[in-house]
Amino acid sequence: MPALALIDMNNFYVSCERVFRPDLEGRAVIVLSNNDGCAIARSQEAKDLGIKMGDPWFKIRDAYRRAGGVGLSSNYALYGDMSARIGDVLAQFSPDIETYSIDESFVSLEAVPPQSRFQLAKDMATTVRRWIGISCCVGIGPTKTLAKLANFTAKKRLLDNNGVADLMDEERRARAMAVIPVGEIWGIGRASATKLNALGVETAADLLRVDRRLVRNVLTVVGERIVAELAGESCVDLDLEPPPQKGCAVTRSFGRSICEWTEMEEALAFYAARAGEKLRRQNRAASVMQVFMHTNRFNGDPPYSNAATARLPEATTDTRDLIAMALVLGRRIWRPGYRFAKAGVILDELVDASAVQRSFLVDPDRRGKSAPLMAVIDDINNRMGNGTLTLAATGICRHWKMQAGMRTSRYTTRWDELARVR
DNA sequence: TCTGGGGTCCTAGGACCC
DNA sequence: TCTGGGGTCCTAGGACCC
Repeated sequence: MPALALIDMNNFYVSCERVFRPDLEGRAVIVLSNNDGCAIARSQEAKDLGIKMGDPWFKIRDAYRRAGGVGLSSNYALYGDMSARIGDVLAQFSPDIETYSIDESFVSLEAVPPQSRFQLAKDMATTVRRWIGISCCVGIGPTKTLAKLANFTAKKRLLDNNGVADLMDEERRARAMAVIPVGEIWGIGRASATKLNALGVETAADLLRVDRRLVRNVLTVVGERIVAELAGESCVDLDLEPPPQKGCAVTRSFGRSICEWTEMEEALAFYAARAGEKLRRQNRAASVMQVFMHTNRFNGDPPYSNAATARLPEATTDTRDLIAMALVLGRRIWRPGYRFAKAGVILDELVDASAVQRSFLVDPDRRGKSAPLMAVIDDINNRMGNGTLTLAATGICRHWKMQAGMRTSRYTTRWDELARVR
């Protein structure tokens, strides 16, 4: 029987911050989304104060601070780098790893003798804790869904475990599933949980007992697959090699609303340029672009929301093409008189950049010069820092940019922001 | 004043074809 | 009196994940 471990960092973003800010240990700490919008990571102390995932910062700020809580802007440079380091540690334990998200990895334990799996999982957790400074939980199960469930079991200490839970054994599995709400199962979100509850299905164990055809009726094949996985039948393979991305988006709320086309133009150009950088990093070219913009949905501003999509003459990675198209599409949906809160550039139908289907409409001479030019720009920005060389269309002042006033230093990726020892 | 961003997958329904 | 059937492709929207 196959065996998988799921390693999941505890309160990952907060834990990253605490590695470099030990003064935050023992205190309520939350990390905020872009623009300091809402809480996206919470320390245990913050959870105990009643802070919920997604709570808007401006609503909780005052009371939270009075209670001694700390709010931090998100520092993705730091979290991304810590995540890569954790990946290096895990790679020492097994070659068969799927990096599932910034703070979670699946590790195949198939080659590990059953009696050694638990100890190996413990060793992984202690090593990550000791070398990186971040604690984590490990769940072991025969399928991905059960490994996730085991991880939940470990996090909530539902069985007699401490940070590691092994659910390979069917009897232990049944005991855990009897107390785990359906909504905690991987792939069962709010909508599905509500439907299941209406059918009297409250726990994972309940779901396992439901007739599969009924599950398929209510939750489509997605639900059917989840039940199979819960029963120990593997339906979701380990992805050792991340599959190439199909789309790529740069979307962002503005630091303050945009009312002028000149500013929207700048923002769209900036987003398109960022999208281009992402594409080139993955050696992909985009065939289709969508641009959208909308007003604030919450504050009573007159609502307007629109999107425009077009196919590029030829799949491209060239920032100039992307900006030009973004502005054409943006112009099409721009309406004066509204206060825009957010916009985005979405690229679709990504293809391998070295195998682009060519078009007669594109000047071959320009095409030949595009890749070297972009490579030079990227290289300069990599060496001298992001934003060293930009296209003028992306703006200079960027008054619309997001707020991140409470961001900690990029300790591990910027020489000028290294931690200081006094 | 202030409510995130970036992905994936699935389905239903319309348009179109023969 | 009588108004087909079966297939594909595309898109928008929903649901979910972290």
